[in-house]
Amino acid sequence: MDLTDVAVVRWPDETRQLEELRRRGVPRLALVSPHAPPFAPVDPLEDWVRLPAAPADVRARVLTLVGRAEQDLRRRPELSDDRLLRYGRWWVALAPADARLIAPLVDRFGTVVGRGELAKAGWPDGLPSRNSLDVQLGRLRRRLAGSGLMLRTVRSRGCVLAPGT
Amino acid sequence: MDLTDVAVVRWPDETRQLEELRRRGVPRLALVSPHAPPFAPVDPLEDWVRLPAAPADVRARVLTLVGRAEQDLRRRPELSDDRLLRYGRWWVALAPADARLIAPLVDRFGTVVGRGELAKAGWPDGLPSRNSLDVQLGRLRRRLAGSGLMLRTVRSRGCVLAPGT
DNA sequence: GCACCCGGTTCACGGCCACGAAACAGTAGG
DNA sequence: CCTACTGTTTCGTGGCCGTGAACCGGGTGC
Repeated sequence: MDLTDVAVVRWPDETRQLEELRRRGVPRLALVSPHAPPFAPVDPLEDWVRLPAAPADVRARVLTLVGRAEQDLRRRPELSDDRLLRYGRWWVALAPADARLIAPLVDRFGTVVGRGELAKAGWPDGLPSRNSLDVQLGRLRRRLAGSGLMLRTVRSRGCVLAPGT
Repeated sequence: MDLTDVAVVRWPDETRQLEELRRRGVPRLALVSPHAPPFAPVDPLEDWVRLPAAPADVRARVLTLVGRAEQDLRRRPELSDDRLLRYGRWWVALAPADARLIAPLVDRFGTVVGRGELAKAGWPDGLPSRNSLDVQLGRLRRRLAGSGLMLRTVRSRGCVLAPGT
């Protein structure tokens, strides 16, 4: 699926689906029933249109959302030397180990970074224990929860930091 | 004029006014003529609605824009000479020590300020006691409760003043 | 089919230390 | 005199991070 797809839901009929989409950060357009109360978007990746609506108008709103979503996708995380990791308007303060570990992942955002390199970045003098890298990666993953960033592993290859939930 | 006003223009009739508003960064809603082609907003502070539209719908879109504009307004806090700290609509009068302490944090809003620098700002002649800085930071934190500002610590680095609850 | 291992994930524990909260006291200003 | 401000101490807590162990799914060899 294209990452810049926009979901279209009827409202208030499909409120459940809408909430799921919000949770996942998918751009979404609500088609609001003729007699329903006005809609209240929760973020700029959400829009609405009152039915009945011309197909061209719906299309225009979808395109607007696609544009915003693509701008969002072009975003890259940034790690400052005082250990602040920013991504869009989201940010965290990282622990020293997490900061060292994530540096190469931010550096090569969206591409795979090998475990060897990660180990080297996190512990220049060698790993203190067999699985300390994995444990630390798990902790880092938890830190990124809700950021719009995802740290996924590519089995026997390494890890990749990418947009996603 | 209220800083959070939203301009409403007819489109395409009032294209000139619209461009002026864009230039000035004023949040704006376009009322699009029944037979005009769909509108294409240039930024999230711009929205449109097809005429004829229910007043409630227009109102809802204006409110959405007001909300976004207010979020924008809270771009950064300001500290005046008379020790008034403002952030959006919210404000407090700070004690002298709090004002000295927060000055560098306001100055470098959203970035980390080291403990050394904070100490220097609050007590130019040196810290009176080991953890007076921590205590004063705690007091400052309490003062910021409910402001929409958050004073967070970056362990072993310093503090950062940022939006958030 | 089965046992086994490999790569990875998760949990819980413990020591260390930076930081945070509360409480109290002295002081200055109205 | 009362109140807000600020210095000082003490104690608690929570973040950080190494460590061991259980767990799990997917291969691989037998």
